Amino acid sequence: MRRASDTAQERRRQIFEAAIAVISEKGFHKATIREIAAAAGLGKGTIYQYIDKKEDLIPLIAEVGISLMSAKISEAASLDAPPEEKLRIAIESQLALFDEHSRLAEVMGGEIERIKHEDSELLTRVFEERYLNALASLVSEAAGRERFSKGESLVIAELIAVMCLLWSHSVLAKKNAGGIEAYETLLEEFVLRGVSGRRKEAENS
Amino acid sequence: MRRASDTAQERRRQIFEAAIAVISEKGFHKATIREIAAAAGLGKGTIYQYIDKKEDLIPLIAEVGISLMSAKISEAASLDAPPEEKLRIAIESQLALFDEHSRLAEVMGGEIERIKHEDSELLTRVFEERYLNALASLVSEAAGRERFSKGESLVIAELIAVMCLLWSHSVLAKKNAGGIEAYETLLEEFVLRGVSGRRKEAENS
Amino acid sequence: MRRASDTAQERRRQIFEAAIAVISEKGFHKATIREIAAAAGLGKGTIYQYIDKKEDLIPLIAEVGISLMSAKISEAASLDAPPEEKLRIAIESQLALFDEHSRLAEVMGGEIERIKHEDSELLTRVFEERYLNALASLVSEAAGRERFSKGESLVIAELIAVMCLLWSHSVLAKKNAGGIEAYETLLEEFVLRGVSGRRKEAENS
Amino acid sequence: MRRASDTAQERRRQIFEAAIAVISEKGFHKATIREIAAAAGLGKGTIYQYIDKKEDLIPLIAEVGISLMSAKISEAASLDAPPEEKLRIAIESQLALFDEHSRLAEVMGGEIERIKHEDSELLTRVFEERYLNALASLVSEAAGRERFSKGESLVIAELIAVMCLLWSHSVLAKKNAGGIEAYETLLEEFVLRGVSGRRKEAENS
DNA sequence: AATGAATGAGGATTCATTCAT
DNA sequence: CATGAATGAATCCTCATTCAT
Repeated sequence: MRRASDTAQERRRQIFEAAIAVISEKGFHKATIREIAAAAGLGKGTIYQYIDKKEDLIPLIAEVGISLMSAKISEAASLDAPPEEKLRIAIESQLALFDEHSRLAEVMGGEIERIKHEDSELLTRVFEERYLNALASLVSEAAGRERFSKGESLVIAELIAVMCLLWSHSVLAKKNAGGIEAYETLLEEFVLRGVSGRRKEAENS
Repeated sequence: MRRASDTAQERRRQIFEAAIAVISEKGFHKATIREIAAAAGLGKGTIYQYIDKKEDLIPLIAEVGISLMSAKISEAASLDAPPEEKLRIAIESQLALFDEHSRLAEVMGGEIERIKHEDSELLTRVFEERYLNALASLVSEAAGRERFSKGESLVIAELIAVMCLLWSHSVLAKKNAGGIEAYETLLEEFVLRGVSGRRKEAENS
Repeated sequence: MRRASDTAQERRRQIFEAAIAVISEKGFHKATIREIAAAAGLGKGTIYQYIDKKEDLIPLIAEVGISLMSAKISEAASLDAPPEEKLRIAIESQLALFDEHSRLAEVMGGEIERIKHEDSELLTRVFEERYLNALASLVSEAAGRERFSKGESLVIAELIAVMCLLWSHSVLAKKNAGGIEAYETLLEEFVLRGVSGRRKEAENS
Repeated sequence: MRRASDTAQERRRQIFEAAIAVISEKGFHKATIREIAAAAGLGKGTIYQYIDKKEDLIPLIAEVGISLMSAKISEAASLDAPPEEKLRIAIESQLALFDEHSRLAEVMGGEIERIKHEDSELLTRVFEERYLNALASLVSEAAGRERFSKGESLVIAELIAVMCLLWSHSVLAKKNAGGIEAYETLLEEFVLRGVSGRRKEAENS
């Protein structure tokens, strides 16, 4: 026998999954509530027991997305391995995540920043606090403590995220890279060199 | 007295500018034809003398966008400078372009891939042929001819494009980088190291 | 321990009170069953143990309203006083009733006639039989038996009712009269003169 | 050849007429935009070229209604006749108006005060300034200048309006009065006695 | 008896697109 | 060519009502 909260949680999960499925397919605006409801196995009106407005789906998705993404980073960070290896694993796990939940990735990289909603700023902050910060730490460690300022690490973390997300978006990346493993290798090398290589000034000396 | 074609060209330019202005502000779906027409100083119906459907604005914008972007790359490629310097300048000019036409950048990076239209595949091909190829050549040269396969160069070119576009999208990038010059420096170093740095295996030897 | 009928009666009263409270505030259509249920301290579904359709609230309210209104008239009629005084007191008590149950008044004067329901005709008949007739008798007596036909008395009774109800409806009446006592005095004089004054023909003689 | 403004005016009139027809029949909330549009011989969307929200129909109707009603009062006021006769004619013409435009009357007396909209207060003020004031003057004159204060006249004017409107609302009034002429006679006598009859105090002397 | 989750009919509103002027 | 009034398909959202617990 389930408690009510179980059922409610269950419903939220259904809606979340249906939402990313439909939205990733057609984009936020072309995805209709009716479709999302149907995809969740629910009646049109039932959705509105769990959200107030269609827009509310965005934070719902974003929160779960950020959670999944941060979890992978934290996992990598907690490994007992050299910094560069941790960063490599972090990238690997992000790509794997986006490959597995490719639809989530599309929505995260696509609509979320673009749909204005009340929680836009909150989500940006959460994204920075829960995800970027963790990834920036890995970057910082891999680079050697002194190399990047805090801000720089955060920017690089965001660059890494964007490059990982590209895999889900881009037809061309898929075509030109020739497979996710190849893409992964390329990306890891690119990032690790970019992060840990000696500074240009140093090279010139 | 203007020839008809002048006027028509004029109109197209007006519409293009109005379209990116309004679409970057509100997103493709929330931007109404009425608003775009008004922004172009035209009546609502007049737009339809130049496009058949609202969707047609996407290729219209994309073509101009790709032109502007490729032009900068070609310019950089034609310079008489060392390969790494050319690549650096290419990145610099992309960023400058996106900073100047930030609205165009938002539309290019945002809606264009997401709005399905008849010309989607055509645009993808044009993007690769006219833009990515040119940038990939610069990457290839800067890396040393043997390092990357053609596909790898193309992927890296796309990564670079995405990282340049991030500047227009991201509130966090703007906040954390501390200004476009700083972002530019960071990005250039990151890319140049990623591209031209010695391979890891080599480093270990 | 209460008997079931006590509880049922209790529930009906709760619903009645909640209904007039909410309906007078927002109008019949904007008043939702959920709100009325909440105001009655009941769950949304529970209401439907006592009514079949939202519309059924109208006769429920109307019956209670007519009862309250008629009771006051009967009270006045049973007084041992001159006819004109009885009529004056009837008016006074109607106004007092509407002032006390201003929400009931608003609903009675407002929605009840406008919402079509199965019992519309029944209610009209009940209103005439239980309320208008009693008030018409007072009018008749106050006017002198011969002056008005039965129909005329009924019409005048309805006019009186409408004038009493105006107090609850009208912002302007409240503003211009300057208080319920003043309104009462004005109304009583107006009605008594209208009812008992000599006929125009008589005046001209 | 019509000017554009002619057509727009025409459309407004069509919409106004359709709106009172449908709204008087089914009430504001049950009247759908589709029905009103159809009744106006227009497509559903066309209505929204002339109003912003369904609610806007209320002030549209109210303004026309108040105009029609005030016009009749002004007409009566401008006659060369004794004050009591002017008031009698005013009542007569109101009743005739409401009988002719019975649907307008139903809407004026029914929905207008009840539907809250942005212009509620404005309309109340306009109603007082353009209609009640004029009618109150007639009342004042008929009563003899000294009898009623300004506020009292206004209240009586409102009572008169309500009594005239009753004719359109009430099944019972129609049934019991036996025809509009009879209702008119009854109402006129009632009002004139109420207004011009000697005060009670005077009677007692 | 009481409840509230589930439902879908129903309605307001928007907006791309057409077309007569 | 330019225009904007007219249109109705499309969609979000509300809410009365049902029903399993």
